[in-house]
Amino acid sequence: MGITARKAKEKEALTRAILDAARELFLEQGYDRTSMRMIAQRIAYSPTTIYIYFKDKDAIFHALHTEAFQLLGGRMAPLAHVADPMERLTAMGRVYLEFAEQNPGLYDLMFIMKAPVQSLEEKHHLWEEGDRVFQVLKATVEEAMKKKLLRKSDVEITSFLVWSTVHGRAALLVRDRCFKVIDEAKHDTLVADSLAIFTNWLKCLRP
Amino acid sequence: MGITARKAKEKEALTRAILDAARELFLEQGYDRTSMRMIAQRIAYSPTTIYIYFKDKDAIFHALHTEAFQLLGGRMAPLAHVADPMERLTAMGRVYLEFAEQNPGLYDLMFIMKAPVQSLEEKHHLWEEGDRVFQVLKATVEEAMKKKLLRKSDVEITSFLVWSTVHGRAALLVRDRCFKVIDEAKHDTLVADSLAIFTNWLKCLRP
DNA sequence: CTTGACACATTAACACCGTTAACTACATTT
DNA sequence: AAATGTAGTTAACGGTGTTAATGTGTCAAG
Repeated sequence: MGITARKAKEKEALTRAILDAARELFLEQGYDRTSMRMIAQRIAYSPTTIYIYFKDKDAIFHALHTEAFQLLGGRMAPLAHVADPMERLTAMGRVYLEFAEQNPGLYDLMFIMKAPVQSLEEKHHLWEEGDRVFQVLKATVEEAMKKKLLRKSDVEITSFLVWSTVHGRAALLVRDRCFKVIDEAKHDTLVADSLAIFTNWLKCLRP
Repeated sequence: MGITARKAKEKEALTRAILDAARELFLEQGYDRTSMRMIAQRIAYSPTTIYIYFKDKDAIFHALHTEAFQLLGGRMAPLAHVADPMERLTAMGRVYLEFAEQNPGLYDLMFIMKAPVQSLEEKHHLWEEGDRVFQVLKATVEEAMKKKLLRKSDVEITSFLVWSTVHGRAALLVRDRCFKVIDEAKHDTLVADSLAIFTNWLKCLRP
């Protein structure tokens, strides 16, 4: 048993090493500009070895995608204890924006990066993870509406608009492309104001 | 003179053909998944011919990028005649969201797609185009603040937040990745509500 | 009219990419 | 000891962006 256990551990370790190397490269260079050979070189294995552990490059992407969503989910979980749904919404916005700021590469990978998704099952699976987070948001919005803390409206659409508001901030901050538009020194102010305006906006949606 | 003129015309025509073919392919398949050989095949020329007209694949991307910004700029221009700055802001939001909805591929190319930008000059030039649109937004916000129609605050940051709000909607709508989260039938409602909530949000920013 | 120069387009090639097939070494089981 | 299975390798295929070398035809000068 000891030997097979050790082997299993080694296998798992290599899987981890591949994922870590791939994540670093994806976040540095982007999905398309990282090659399997680069990943292989970083872990000092032959490129084809990776195919023993992952079906293809896409499978690596999806594994990282899943891990990233679990990380975000973990940050969101404690907020379930916040009793007031409006406070909870605010807190979710804060956690979301903080996550994007602290993990810009991961945020990019989760919500912006385009990876080729061929099979419909994979596609469905990809939504599932984001969907779980979205369900929590929807539930909170619904609760707030029921308690008359939020103007009554279509729950799904309202939730989507809440999400899109924070996503707008996050997406522009995460990509350099758009950051040169404002002074770099204002970065901290911007992040703070972002959240302040978000919470203020939520208040505007009250009945 | 007539001959050289004809030649110049032919040269320009081929440049156009390359750009058109490239745009179609970029929007269909994305930047990385379109090859120079594909573009060449579509215009029935040898792949290397393209290099006579454009330095490399990146140069094509930037040319399209510029054209797209000119298109958006053209849609924005008429709004200069709207006297009330708040009304103008609302109109700009509407035009922006409409542009994104009508030209999702172009929007992607302009604000989301990641193309490798190596030289710093190219990078700077890339900002410049977006910057020009952003300057107009900033001027409008500033005017609104001066006329006490908008709460006094940092102009740049406020402008950025206005932009990020509409970008959030646009970015999520443009990419399928996030659209499965709400019912497809609600699409039209969503677009309408998007704009409504945006204008409503602007009102919240009044003094 | 011929010759040289020039512009445009092409073919051939290089180094890289994702991925597969075939193969080697080694451990385990029979 | 032979057979089976596992983990990793090398070699190869068809594709990529890009460059160098090579036509090919059109013009100006001798």
